[in-house]
Amino acid sequence: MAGKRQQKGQDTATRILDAAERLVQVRGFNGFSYADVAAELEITKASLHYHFAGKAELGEALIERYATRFGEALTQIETSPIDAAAKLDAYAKLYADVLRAKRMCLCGMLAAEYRTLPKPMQNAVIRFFDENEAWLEAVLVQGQGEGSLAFAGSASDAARMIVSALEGAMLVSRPYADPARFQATAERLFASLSSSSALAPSR
Amino acid sequence: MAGKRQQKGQDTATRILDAAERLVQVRGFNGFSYADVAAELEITKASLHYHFAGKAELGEALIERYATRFGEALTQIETSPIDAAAKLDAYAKLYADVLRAKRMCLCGMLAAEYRTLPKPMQNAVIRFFDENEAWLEAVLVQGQGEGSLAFAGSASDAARMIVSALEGAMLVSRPYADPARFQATAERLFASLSSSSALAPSR
DNA sequence: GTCTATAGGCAGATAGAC
DNA sequence: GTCTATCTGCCTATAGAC
Repeated sequence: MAGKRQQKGQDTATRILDAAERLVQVRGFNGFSYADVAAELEITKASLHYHFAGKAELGEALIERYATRFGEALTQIETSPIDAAAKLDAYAKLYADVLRAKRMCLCGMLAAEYRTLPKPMQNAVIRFFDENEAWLEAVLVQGQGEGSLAFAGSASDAARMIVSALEGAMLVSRPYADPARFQATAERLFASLSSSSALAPSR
Repeated sequence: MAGKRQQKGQDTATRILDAAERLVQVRGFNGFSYADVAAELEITKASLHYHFAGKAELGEALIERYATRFGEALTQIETSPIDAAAKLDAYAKLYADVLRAKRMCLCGMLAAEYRTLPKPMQNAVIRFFDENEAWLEAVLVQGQGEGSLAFAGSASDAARMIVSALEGAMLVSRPYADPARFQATAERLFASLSSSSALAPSR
């Protein structure tokens, strides 16, 4: 499957994934068709079936790649020589970047359509959120230890709160096509977790 | 259209709206069809077109009714003899009730599918969020005045944060089919706004 | 108001040539 | 790997009888 480089520097399978990913993030899994992807790549629908047996298999591959990339970004943040509060900021920036491309988080979109998805896709969506929460929990524990973060309750609950709030901020901000809307919510969220917020109410 | 009461105590248009509303909240606007509604009501697809010209018109009617009902619930809360903090709890309970029925907020679902919706539906979704935020802003201002709530920044920003966090908590909780997940997030959210949480600092 | 019948199009998918 | 051709089924929607 990974032969010589092509004109656009990507093999067909990758180009399919790129187009389908964008379509799902903008229109949803039930809002796009093989015909949409085929038109964008200027190949036929039949060719798509050579690379991905069906829409369900394409969907699985989409989540898997998305989760892998996201996980790599998290590892990069995790190994950076910055404090936990800065890591949270970097985490929020991952979301902001998606929103700036006028897209919804892939798995946030699929969470909305969850009940219409094939089982393997459902399981993959759950895994994505579990991994995010586990990573955040570790960062929160680190921040509590080093004193850069302060929060009540369990780190696990706080991690879930962060994922929920950021996914929700993306969801609601998108109709307004206003990235600043997301930004304001993210900053307010982290301000309530920053240890410095326990000193002064302003920022 | 509003003739005598029928066996189930509702006219056909209402029964259509009820079935379609549930379908959209569970499967999304692009995840259901006239055939689904017709099957549930045991009438034909053609009959649906007598009551609602097309899917777009049905969708508009769905949001309008949903927003009206939600607005009435907000008015009820607003006129209750309780403090602002309690009003926020009552507001969160509206969301929790939807989630307990294994549904997503209608407009939260439509926000995900926003880019695939006809213009009139898009405008109606925006109006729903605007009305929610305006109501919340008033409650927050009241709470700040009476001392039951404390928060940094503008009441408007805080209101947006609340809507985002609750919508996101619904979105992420639904795949886990775990209402407690939503509850924990809502409680943590309001804890950060309660004046009692301002132990030492904050104004 | 509800029905039967049907139009016209698009969905996901497959067979087989090249 | 990509194509043409085709299948089957579902989609929204309409015409017209009752």
